[in-house]
Amino acid sequence: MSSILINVLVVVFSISEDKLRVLLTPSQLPLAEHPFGTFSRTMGGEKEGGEAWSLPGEPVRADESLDDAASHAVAPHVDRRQAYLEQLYTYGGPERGGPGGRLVSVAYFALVPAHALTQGGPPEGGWFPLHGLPALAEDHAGIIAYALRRLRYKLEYSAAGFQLLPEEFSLSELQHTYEIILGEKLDKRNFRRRILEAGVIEPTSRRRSGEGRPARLYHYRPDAVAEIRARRLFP
Amino acid sequence: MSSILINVLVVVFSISEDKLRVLLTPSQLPLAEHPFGTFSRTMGGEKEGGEAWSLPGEPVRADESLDDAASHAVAPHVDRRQAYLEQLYTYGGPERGGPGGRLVSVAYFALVPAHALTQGGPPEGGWFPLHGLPALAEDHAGIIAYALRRLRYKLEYSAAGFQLLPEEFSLSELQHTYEIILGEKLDKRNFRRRILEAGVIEPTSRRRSGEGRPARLYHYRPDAVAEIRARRLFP
DNA sequence: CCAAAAGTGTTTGCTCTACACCCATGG
DNA sequence: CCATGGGTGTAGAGCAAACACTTTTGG
Repeated sequence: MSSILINVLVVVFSISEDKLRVLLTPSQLPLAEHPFGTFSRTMGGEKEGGEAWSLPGEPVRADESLDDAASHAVAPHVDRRQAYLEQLYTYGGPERGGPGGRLVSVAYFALVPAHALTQGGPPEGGWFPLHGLPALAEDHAGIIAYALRRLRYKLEYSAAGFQLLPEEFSLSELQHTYEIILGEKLDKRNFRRRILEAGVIEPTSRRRSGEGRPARLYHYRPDAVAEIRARRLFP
Repeated sequence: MSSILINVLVVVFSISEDKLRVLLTPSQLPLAEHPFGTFSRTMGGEKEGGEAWSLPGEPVRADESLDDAASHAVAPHVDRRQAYLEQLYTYGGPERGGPGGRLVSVAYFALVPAHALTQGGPPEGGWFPLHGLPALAEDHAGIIAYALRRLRYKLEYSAAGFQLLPEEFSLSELQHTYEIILGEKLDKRNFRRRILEAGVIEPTSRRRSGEGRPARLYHYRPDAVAEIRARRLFP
């Protein structure tokens, strides 16, 4: 009976140049570090036999929690403020992994504000726009698609978008973030009313000057209740 | 570096005697079967040093998927029709497990109709009402609480309740199921209108006679879209 | 014919949506 | 004073909630 290996994979979202992007690493790199050797080899899916890209990941060490492992997997790419992390799904089909053993991957998604990225991006790997991903290893394309669905869904009933912005932000910036992720224009007045009624952000006394009238800055209320109640099918 | 073991745990819900119930097994039993020996020993939480109960679970074998492992874990307790299974969350704190090694548990929840249970319940273990659970091993109480939250939430935006009923059922029976799980009375006319508008169940030509006027029977439409759209925070 | 459960519409209030103009600052 | 983005309210439509009586069968 061969053993089963566990790693975490993280779909790290960030916004730059008005595009929602995902962090990818070349398939070989993070795997070489693994104590069991290369266990997540590319298995078809790439267009021309070339290099496939992978989601950043990390084997789970015996003394760390899954959440910690996910944090560590993104740590090299994120600066001061901690990324928002949420467990997504665990992929464990018997076909996953390679000769080194079967692999179960606990997938997370992360939201990191652009300013918190290490300058110029990670040493290896890069930020790819969601529409324009390279060939991906194994089932990673499906994992990204699922993460995007969850992210969009999350935005519809919560105010999670601010996790992609600096600590203080204007409502226009927040709306812009939502529009990029949801891929549609939103009404300014309705957006403002609803996001404020949700009560998860509150105004600061600061304003930001730039072009035009200065914008009031807002920040997250850590004491807020996180989620707006979804439409109930029954009363 | 010690290895990490993986199992699945399943929160199996069923309704009997007008109560929502969860299947539990005595802590020792299923663990003895594990190739690595007892790795999920009771760790505090039980009231009087007595036996703690556990969620049914099963180690993940090298050749089966996580979903299959979850199916197998409930298979001894369920009859013909397959239980509805959904992956819930993966618990992987470093404190989990025991001397045999660290344990990562992929939790599922299952809905099984009362008629599909093996008569008289499983040979060992039992169906406990949610309000009246015995002392539970490890973090299992928290897992059950989370499963219940997910189940209630699911009912609010889907018609998942029929998974706890026989293949054909009346709308009154379905409403009764919802009331038991949500813990509140529902309006009969609104319930019927909404559940039918959702389009996931449809009438059959059969009726069931009993006390009073016979009820039209309904069944699930397997081709239906599964989920009603949640209230969008933004247009 | 009586008891028991099934079945059926309408009105009211609220929430969502669409929509256009004035404000404050920097250059 | 002009260009730029920030900020604000309301009317109409669609959806959800509350509510009571008639119908069908078995005993």
